[in-house]
Amino acid sequence: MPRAGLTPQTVVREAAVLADEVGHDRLTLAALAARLGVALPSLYKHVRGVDALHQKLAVLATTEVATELTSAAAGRAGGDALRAAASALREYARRHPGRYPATQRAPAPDDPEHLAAAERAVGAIYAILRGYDLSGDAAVDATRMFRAAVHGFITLEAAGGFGLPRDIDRSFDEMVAALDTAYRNWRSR
Amino acid sequence: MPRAGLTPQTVVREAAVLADEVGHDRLTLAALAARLGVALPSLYKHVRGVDALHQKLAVLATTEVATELTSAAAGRAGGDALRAAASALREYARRHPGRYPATQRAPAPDDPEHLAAAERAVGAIYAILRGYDLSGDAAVDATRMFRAAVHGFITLEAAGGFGLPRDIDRSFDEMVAALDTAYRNWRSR
DNA sequence: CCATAAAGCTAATGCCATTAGCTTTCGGCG
DNA sequence: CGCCGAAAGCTAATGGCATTAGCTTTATGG
Repeated sequence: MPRAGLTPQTVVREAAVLADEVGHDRLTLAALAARLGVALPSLYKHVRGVDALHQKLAVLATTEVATELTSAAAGRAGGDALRAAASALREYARRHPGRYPATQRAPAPDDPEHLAAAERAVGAIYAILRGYDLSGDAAVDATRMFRAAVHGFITLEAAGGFGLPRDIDRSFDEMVAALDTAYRNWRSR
Repeated sequence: MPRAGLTPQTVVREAAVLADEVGHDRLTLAALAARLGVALPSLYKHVRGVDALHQKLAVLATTEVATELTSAAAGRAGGDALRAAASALREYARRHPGRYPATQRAPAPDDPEHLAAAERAVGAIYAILRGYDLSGDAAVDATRMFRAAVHGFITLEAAGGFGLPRDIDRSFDEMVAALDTAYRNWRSR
């Protein structure tokens, strides 16, 4: 019988695909093993367990998000950059409904790769806000607001939390426009 | 042997207490049965299963949140009401870390109690925004933004997603102030 | 008092995660 | 060319949780 030829890399990548298909909470070692054509315990040769798998998925997703944000912001500034970054994040979440929630997991303090990815993602937003002349504590606060608003919107949308018939895309655009307004008036308040 | 004297009510209430203690995702029929001094399958006399338990918990939590929001807004208007509602929500989440996530679950279309509670909660926010002269689509969009921002902030905070040393309470206050700014300038944009 | 509905129990099944220990493949080195 | 060791993969066993079936017992109302 030939070997499956797995590596930690391929396992996590397939886990990401699976998570997108069945949902983040239904990502299970059993399902992953079945999809890889391997017995469940074999996965332990590549991953420490289900929690470690989720952790690795978090690193993967956070890295991807950081890249999306960075390239959305590239060559843009101010409101343009803000809109591009917000849309990039929401589209990533729509395209990868299983990966996106993994992004919420806080990096372990001893995982340099995860820490670096998270910092890249936050840094991309932070950089955009410097275009509004925000820095220091104000930039930190504004970054947190951006993350909260966009992440909250994505989460509520995914959970089906918006009941009314009003178009959700429009609401998102309005929210981002309101963020722009808030950032432009941040100091004078 | 005397009977435990459970009812669906007491079971859900104890589930809420347990969820707050051990976390929403660790709310388990096994743990709940142990805490109630009853064998696990006995719970099925009061609840259809673990999913139904989570659903009932969602109704309970949503009802509580609606009450908190309503009484926070009572007797206040404009920025005062906004700040009070935002704080009430965050404090509820801090006080009830296991119940709060249950609040995210979308009501089943055939559960009038859940639907009513969700509508009460959203209605309280909607009412506050009428104080900013927002109505119609604008009020819907502004309500969604409020929910997204506050919910996102709560979620990120609970997940330990804010790494930097900057004081989180301050960031929250700034965010709510920025929302106030955005709402006051909503039309002129 | 006693009959019955409901409360609670034990037993059994199935799924998932984890650990232990065995077998087999593959790549490098004599 | 063959062998040998590390790593890949397997089976078996254990334990936790959810669920269903079917039994026993407690209240309670007639």
